[in-house]
Amino acid sequence: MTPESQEITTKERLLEAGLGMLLKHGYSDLGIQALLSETGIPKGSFYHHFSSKQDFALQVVDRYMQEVHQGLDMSLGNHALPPLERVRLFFELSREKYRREGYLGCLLGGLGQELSGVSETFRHKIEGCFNLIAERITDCLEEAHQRGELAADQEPRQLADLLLDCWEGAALRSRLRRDPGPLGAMLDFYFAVAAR
Amino acid sequence: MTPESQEITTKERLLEAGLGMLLKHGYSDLGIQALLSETGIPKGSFYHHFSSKQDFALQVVDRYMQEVHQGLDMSLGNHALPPLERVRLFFELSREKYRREGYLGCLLGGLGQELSGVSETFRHKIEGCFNLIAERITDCLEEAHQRGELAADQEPRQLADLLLDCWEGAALRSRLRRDPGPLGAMLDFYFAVAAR
DNA sequence: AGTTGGGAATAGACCGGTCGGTCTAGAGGA
DNA sequence: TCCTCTAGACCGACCGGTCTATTCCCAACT
Repeated sequence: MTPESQEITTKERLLEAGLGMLLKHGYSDLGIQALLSETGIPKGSFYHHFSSKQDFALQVVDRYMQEVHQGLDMSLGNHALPPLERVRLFFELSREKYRREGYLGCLLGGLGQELSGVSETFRHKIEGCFNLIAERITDCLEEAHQRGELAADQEPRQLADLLLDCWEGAALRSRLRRDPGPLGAMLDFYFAVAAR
Repeated sequence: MTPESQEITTKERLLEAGLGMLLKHGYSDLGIQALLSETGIPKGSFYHHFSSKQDFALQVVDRYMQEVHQGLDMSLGNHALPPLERVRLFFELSREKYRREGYLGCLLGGLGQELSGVSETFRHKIEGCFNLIAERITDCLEEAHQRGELAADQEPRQLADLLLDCWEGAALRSRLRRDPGPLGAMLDFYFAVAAR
């Protein structure tokens, strides 16, 4: 396989399909066999590339985080916008992504809820992901604070965590209702308060 | 079994144990066998009282909702307090309950995330539960609005949904971190804004 | 250039264990 | 007697994971 080849590798196809299936089914309800039937990939290939179902799911989370970081780069990195609007843009992008996927919510929230009672590995993994996202948002809120564009008197880090937590809650409700309403309502409320 | 008997019935014991185990393990990871081992109840009894695992879980949710309604009665029904404080009291009670259970979050949020992609039955069931809770909170916010104690200009129903959604998000984060921080931060933020 | 050696990847039959659920038998009380 | 409930052996299906065989591709060697 030459590096410049456009061919999609077996491993990538598995991660790609796994992303969608984990988002819909969650971890326990996703069978390896179902994944293989959907992709037409034999079991030998799966266990060649991944040591176990858990290893696979953890790598799917990594892949999901790549997408998240791309979204963060696109929004928070847009220095033409004031910092608070950059933060909001990130969540607007996420909402648009949820729409494309049929309002199934956020993979981190889904796996976090399902597995954090049962697997310390996943609990720490997911919490680590949330931490990374919150850190990047914090940086942006920090900038807003320095420019005097932040109304609230709380620490940027706490405001970032709060925003992320509430977003996940709205994403759950959006998943239950299969509509974007809760996401928009949450964003409107938060930014109306946060903006000076 | 006489009605006035204080004896705990087999069915009640199953529902009670199921509540705790579903909260920790979720639906798919909870095995009937594990439930029976924990309670010492034979399988025949289980399937005498419940037609299936799904039927069982749905009844566990009903039982959970009984507790929620008790909490709502205790807090929202306390007319010595102004309505907004009654609403806050409900969530303070919930936070205390979560603490007792080891910060495993909310059963509705957990099952909602896990199953709403896979089972329309559960999706509608859980969304129905959230609706009921939101309605009761709405009534209380309505009263606050009429007394001019509500700062926000939004509809009480939307404020109630927002509060509930954000709470569920904070509960997920609390489950991941095994601490109450996110719950308190979310309440402080919301009520600082909502109160006039 | 042609041959070949060997690791990477594919292929799927197969495995023990566990799953939710059924069935028959018996215990207990009214 | 009769019905509710307990009791647990048993069932087929499916689970995640293993194993061996085969194919593929490219590098190394003559």
